[in-house]
Amino acid sequence: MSRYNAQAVEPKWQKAWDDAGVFEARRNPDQPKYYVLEMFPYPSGALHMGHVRNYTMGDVVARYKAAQGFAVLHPMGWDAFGLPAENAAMERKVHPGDWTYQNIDTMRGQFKALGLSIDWSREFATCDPEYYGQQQALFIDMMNAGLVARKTAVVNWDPVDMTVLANEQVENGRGWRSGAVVERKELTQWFFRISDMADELLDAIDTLEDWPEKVRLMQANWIGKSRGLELPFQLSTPLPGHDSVLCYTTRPDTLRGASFIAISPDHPLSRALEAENADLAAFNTECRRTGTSEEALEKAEKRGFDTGLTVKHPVFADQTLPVWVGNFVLMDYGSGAVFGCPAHDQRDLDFARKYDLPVANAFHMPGETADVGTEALVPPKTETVDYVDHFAGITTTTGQEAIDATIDWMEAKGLGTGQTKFRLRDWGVSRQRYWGCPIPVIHCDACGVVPERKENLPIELPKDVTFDRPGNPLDWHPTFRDCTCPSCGGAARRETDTMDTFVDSSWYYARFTAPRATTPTEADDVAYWMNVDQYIGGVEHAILHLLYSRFFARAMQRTGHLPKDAVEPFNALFTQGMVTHETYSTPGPSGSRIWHSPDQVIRTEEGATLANGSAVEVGPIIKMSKSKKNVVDPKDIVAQYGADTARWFVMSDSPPERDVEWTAAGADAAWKHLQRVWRLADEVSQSADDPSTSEGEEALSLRRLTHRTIKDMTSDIEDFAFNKAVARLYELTGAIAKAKPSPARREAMLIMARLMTPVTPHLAEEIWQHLGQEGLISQAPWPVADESLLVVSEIVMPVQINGKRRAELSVPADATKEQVEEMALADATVQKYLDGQTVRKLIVVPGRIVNVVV
RNA sequence: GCGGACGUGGCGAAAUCGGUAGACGCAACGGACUUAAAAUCCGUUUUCCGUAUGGAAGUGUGGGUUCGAGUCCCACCGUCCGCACCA
Repeated sequence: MSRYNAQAVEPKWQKAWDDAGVFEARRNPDQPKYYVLEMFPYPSGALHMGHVRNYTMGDVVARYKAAQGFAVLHPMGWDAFGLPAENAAMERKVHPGDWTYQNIDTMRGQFKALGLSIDWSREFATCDPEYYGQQQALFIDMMNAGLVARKTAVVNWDPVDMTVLANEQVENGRGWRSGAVVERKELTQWFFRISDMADELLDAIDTLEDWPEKVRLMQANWIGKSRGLELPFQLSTPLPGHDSVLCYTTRPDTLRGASFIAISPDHPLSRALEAENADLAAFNTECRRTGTSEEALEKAEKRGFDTGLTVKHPVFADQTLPVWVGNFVLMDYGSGAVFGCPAHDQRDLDFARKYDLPVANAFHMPGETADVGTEALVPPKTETVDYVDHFAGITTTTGQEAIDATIDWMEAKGLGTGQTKFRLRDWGVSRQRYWGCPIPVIHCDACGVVPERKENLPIELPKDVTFDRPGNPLDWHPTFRDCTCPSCGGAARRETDTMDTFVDSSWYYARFTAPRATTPTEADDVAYWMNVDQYIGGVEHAILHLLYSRFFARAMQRTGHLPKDAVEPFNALFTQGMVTHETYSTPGPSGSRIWHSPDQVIRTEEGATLANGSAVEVGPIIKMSKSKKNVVDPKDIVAQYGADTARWFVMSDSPPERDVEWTAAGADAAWKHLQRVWRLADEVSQSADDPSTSEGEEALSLRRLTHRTIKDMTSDIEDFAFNKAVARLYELTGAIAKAKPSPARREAMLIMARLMTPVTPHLAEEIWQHLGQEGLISQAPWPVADESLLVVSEIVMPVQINGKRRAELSVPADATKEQVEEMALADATVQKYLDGQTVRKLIVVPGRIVNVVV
């Protein structure tokens, strides 16, 4: 008997599938379609185990649905624009395009070695002019449909490198390359008007029934619809152009406790005062050094600057409040100004204590009167509280009712207006970088900003660029930058900003339905294939990528590129966990750690050492990352064990939504199991099955298990419970191993091969052929369980006495409640425990449990 | 800081509706085969007490609801993800 040789077998079947065109998606109106898509990868240079897991999940679904008779679309492409290519260009003097396409070639090879059922004829990269040219056409259509805006936005500016930095390029307020202190800078930028669709995107979350609840919640919170009050506070002494400060609050019921006004450093009033007040100017400059990310702003120590101005309380005319500039007030949200109510907001309270501002409760918990000390009183809005001297006469009610009543009262008095606001901001898409999709507009002195003509698309990135001077090479590339105005024909300048790479990934799913079309999409193809039936990817994309994709589908629908019913592009979403690994390190110079990759480390029960015997500290199990070197290269695993082993491992044990830890022992175990299956298949192929053995009880119980496995595994795959599906295959393998040669055993083996096909397709093909079956198992239908083998006549029920399990009871499956009660009380063990005590209550849950309460 | 999740044996986990906690796998231990090893096969394996029949405890911690809680409720602890220019 030969050992199963994955290295020889796998390429053979991959070629057979290619030759037969098994995975080419074909439109067939007589067949139901199924579109399964995994989030496409960034071509970083090598596949990692996270990819293997993600794409194997998709492959299991794709192969399973194909076996169920669906016309399956399962494409692959590359999210190919982005910063790493420019970093590589700077560090290694390679062109971003060359670097990217080389990486794609490497990774495509790794993908193919995994035996995924992908229709490679549809492959594209977002940096192909064929793709991004269509994206430019979409941009122009969106401009014409009023979905694009131009306005200012704040960016991280590195004054040494003279370039805009991404948030991740800012480390402790300094540029990662130059080390210069980062400044905030305002630039005029392009935006998609996603906030106009905020309400629609929020409401439609309810229709996303097959999305994880947590993702829907995160999206809803991100959009952040709130009803509040916008109210002006009159300045005690008006300034030219400023006679009041407009504040927005979601808690107008706390207006009594207002003790100060805080405005953003970028608020027009703050900017006006800056000119006269050098100290304020210095404070504001300092504030602008904080990063632009919300996280950085929120985490920064809360600081303020007293402007010396005061405003009148809108209700209590005798009260005045000081106006402060606060580094924690966002200019982007609401009106850039808030009133501080320290008693009912922890941040305001910290601020008030720090600057010695008054603290007054607007309400207390029922029955209490003590004012707040160091902890703000912030009960849920649904809770009933006692209001203190509320101006609208509110006494005891819930926060929500008080908010509504206050808004009504303020509106009636003309003191403010109820406003619905969203946290969601417009989507800024301008990037001052080379390696992205050029924005297809032209700046003309005579005509202003005009879109490029579609017949001139694609606006291609020029190849002849270098990265030896800081900034965007497009800015000083004469033949790219200088152009003629499509409107008047005069000399003009091309926009040199490129698009956010999130734009590229916001419509690729639609492009896969007709990747070579000369328009962004093709009507018949999108009508047939859209929507994506199952989308699979990392939970880190739960908000931005998915929200932008939902926006884009709507935008494409409005501009005629998607059918009416395709506004929600992903019918079902699955978010998978990460692949993790232990970390290994030794002490480095000055307290730092030197990280070691798993293949340099010898791991034992007690600990770990390097090859030279020096001790290695075993660190926490974290997401595989290059910086910590805790990566296992799928290439090595495939070379050592074969693709099926890697696929089997990542699908077994851990539930797919949870993180999985890669261990060498686990990989080895997976390989051993597949070898065992092959040995059993070989045994079956050599045996002459005696038909008379099929009559016996042993054969019948194997058949029962086989058909039970079909049924359970089918529902496990439908539920994305791949780890449970794998466990059932282990169980069936064990049963086949124990069985004697019989037609039942042969049936079990053939059915198991079919059930294994989605996970280990190469091994399944080899077994199929070895057992003399015709055709490819990849094209064989999914097995159907024989229902008559699934019925059970007798079940075992546990019997509890006062909630503790004391006995087991074997009862006919169709026994009535009364019969079970009778049998339970008659049971000898039960009698022993009852010991003559009175039965107070008898609970029988049919098919489940009996509980006797004494 | 804000938003979202997760926590069960030595390890990865299972437990579909509130109904036998630990299926299945890894590791470990014992045995068979072998001159030996590897490979393979069989068995044991939540913890504690007990020779055993058996008993007690047990799902991050502390409370609560229930005949019955890993599952529901409240509080706390720990870990992870996102925060708009990383993808």
